[in-house]
Amino acid sequence: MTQKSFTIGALAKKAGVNVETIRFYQRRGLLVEPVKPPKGIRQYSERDVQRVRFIKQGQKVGFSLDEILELLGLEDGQHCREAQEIALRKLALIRGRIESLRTMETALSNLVETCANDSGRVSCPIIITLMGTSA
Amino acid sequence: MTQKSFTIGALAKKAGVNVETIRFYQRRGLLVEPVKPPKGIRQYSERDVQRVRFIKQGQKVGFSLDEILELLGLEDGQHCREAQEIALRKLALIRGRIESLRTMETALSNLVETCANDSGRVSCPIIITLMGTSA
DNA sequence: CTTGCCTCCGTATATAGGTACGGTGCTTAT
DNA sequence: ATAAGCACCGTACCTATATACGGAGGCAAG
Ligand SMILES: [Zn+2]
Ligand SMILES: [Zn+2]
Ligand SMILES: [Zn+2]
Ligand SMILES: [Zn+2]
Repeated sequence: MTQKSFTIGALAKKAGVNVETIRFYQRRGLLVEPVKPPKGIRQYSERDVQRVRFIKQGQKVGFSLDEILELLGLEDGQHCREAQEIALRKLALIRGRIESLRTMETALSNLVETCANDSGRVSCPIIITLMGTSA
Repeated sequence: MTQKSFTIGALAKKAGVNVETIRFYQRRGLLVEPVKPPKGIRQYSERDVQRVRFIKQGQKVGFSLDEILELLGLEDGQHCREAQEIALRKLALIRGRIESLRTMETALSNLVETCANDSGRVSCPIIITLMGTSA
């Protein structure tokens, strides 16, 4: 088998992250720090590259590092139910965030619209609205 | 005029925030720290309550404290164009966030769906997908 | 007169996800 | 042989928005 091994710098480059990020992931338990041979340098493998990619992929779909840590525990792929649970939990959270952002969007675009339409006013409605005592 | 003045604790209570939050806003320049009379206690007024409410209102529609600081500079309500600019900038940002969350939502719900439908598989597609080298 | 609440002040801690720095020491290229 | 460039290590710093802590001092009620 191609047991290619390389240094932390090469791992970082292959995975497209900063060296410090690798070390940070190790501290967070997302990556295992390879044993350091006496008087030597730690060696990394393609497994590690894959693992970093897993982490980055996970972040892209909205998982936090803690959640990714959970998912990494299911790495053998034999725990469909658990993986699905985590994903569904996250999906709910993301949908919640979208909801709340949409509320903001509506409120804000109403403000902008009022401001734009009411050009005969004395004071800017955006400011006035924010000033309003209605909590 | 009703020049009611009160202490920081009362201000915090009226505005519905923590005392520490008031002090934090002062450090951030969002609230002016009243002059402390020698041997006395700082006094706050309804203006301060209103200002804290302004801040909280602003946060609700998605402004950051820095942006709220900008808006507070327009407090006289005579700078419609500037206020609108800030609001539109923010609106764009919020819409961007919604977009990116929606991308996540799609990706994640595809993962969940694949996982749920493909019940004859050996390994969980969620894990497999995250494992995939496709960055 | 003591207890307890309040202000005031500086500083530390928290989350999330890293990035940066300073110093030591090895290995490789010139 | 020396200098560049990594590896290693611990620690500090960053954004954003607060919250918490510790201690000094004042004022009012019991
Ligand atoms: Zn299982
Ligand atoms: Zn306006
Ligand atoms: Zn103006
Ligand atoms: Zn599955």
